[in-house]
Amino acid sequence: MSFCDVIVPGPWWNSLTYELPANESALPGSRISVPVGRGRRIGWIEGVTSAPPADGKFVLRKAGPILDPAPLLAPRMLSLLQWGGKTFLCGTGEMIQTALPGPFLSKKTPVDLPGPQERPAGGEYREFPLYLQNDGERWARASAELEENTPFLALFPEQTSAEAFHAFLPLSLREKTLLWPSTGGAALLKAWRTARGGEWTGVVGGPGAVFAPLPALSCIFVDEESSGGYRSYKWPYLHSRTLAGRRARLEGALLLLGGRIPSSRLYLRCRPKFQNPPRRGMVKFVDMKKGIASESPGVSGTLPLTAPFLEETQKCLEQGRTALWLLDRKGYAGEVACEECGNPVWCKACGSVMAWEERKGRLRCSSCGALAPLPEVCPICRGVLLRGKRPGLEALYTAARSTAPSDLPVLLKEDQNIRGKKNRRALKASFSKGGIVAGTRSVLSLCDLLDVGFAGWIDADAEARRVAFQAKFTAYSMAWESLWRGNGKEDRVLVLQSRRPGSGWQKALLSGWEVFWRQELKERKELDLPPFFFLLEVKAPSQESKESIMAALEKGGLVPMDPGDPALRFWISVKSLAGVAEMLAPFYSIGNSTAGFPEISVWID
DNA sequence: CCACCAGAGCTC
DNA sequence: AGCTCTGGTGGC
Repeated sequence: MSFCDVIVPGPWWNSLTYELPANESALPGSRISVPVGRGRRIGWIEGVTSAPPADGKFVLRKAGPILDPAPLLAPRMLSLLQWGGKTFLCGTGEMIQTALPGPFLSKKTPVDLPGPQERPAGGEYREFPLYLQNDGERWARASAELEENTPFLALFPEQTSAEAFHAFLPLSLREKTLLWPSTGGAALLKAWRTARGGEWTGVVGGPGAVFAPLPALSCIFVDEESSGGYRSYKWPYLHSRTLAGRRARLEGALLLLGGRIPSSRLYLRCRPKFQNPPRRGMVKFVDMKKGIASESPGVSGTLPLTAPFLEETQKCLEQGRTALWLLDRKGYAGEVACEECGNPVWCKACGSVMAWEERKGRLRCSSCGALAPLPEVCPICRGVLLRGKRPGLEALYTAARSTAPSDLPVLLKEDQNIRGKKNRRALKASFSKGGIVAGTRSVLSLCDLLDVGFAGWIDADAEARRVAFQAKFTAYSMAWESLWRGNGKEDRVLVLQSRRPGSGWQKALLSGWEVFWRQELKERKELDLPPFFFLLEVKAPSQESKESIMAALEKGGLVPMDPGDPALRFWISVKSLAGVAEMLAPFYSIGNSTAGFPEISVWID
């Protein structure tokens, strides 16, 4: 008699063991119908054993039947998902749910795909850093490597960059390369089938394409490797860049890690060297307190637009190029901010900026809706709070309009990207003689489309003000991106307005990211932060659960940090994930379902 | 008298 | 997380 371990998709970590009917020959990666509780579910065979489980705490039931003629999950893909389940502390079941097309999880109809498709792993794992701030140069190098090493997988943090890279490939290669769909549904199903059928030489796509079932891989290219876009924004919190790295190891493939700037982990590991510091005059720091009060009708308060900021904008417009005015909405939409440190008031529940409701005389969180009274003093520095002094993007529009000659366009973009080919073409046409685009960081993607001669950050501190440990890196990499992203002319001027111009992380903009990382890594090492430690953010399902998890971790010798503020959350930094996974495992058994499962976010770098 | 529903309970 | 069983409700 034989038995099989079956992964039943869900938030628990353990697989379930069943007796295998005599007539079924089970292969790992096959879908199988299994009884769970009162009903039946679709499970995935993880392994087959001949010895029954020893402890006998449960009564074995009979599995079957197997749903498809051949396993849907190839062995190396299964190991990737198992590894992901351990690394991101979400379990293999959650990994399967994110990696595979929906219909495979919910529909029992047999999927008729040919048998073992996975070719033997190619060669030996190698990794190669490709850090060039000139996008065109970097892509040319990457595409040459991909052409030599097929089949390949090329990953990008956003779908638009993936599309652009796909279009960038030489025609002969592009025709054999699949652009992985960002949507689910029929498109994904078709992409999945054809990719697994070996119909493509390569796949190009956004973060989700890391799960493209190519039968073998010779090369994986991860562009903008340090981008936060590789991290999923909702549970389970995966990181596609990290998964891609693991996949390259499992496949014995060449791993190309590229971008304008490396992540902390990669910098620590490879110390990549390619970079040219900006030429003199490309970066200018300006004190925003010297801003000209550009009064906007109907808005109280002022926008701090300094003379150098406006002068550089004018120069750029005179050259017939486009100027980007960047500001972090979080620093401006929040209408209560501290005069001394510049911090807006943060929501205690979710960490977003609170907005002032004048008529009700209270604060409301812009993202979760929580209400709070106005604090007497700034909760961060105890300075004087100011109310309603921060005009938003609308005031910026008025200022931009009065700066640009009336025949040039001014565009105010809020968070959404410019989507669709038609819209992009129209935008490109209307900015053919230059103009001003004002908006949040999302407008940086316009560097790929327009000839951007000037990028100005109205409040460069806004990003670095966040409490998150990555705040400085985010601020630095965004400024770095606004300096280099796009046409490759390398003659853009960057102006950073801030309260302490040219200090701290800003200084490293003059020399490059090596200087930034040297300083930043020193600080992170002292604080046991990534990339030296893994930082876990745990969200418990209830107060009781939070207390017992924290107790279990303390018993294991770890020191959870509980800021108390977002009520059910706490943090913990660990040297290894294996140890903490063992301590947490009891909270993730299927029997714990009524208590609920904690959701963990793992910060690797 | 039974269709329809929200809520409880269970999971190798 | 699903899945099914339960028991209350209400329509005719």
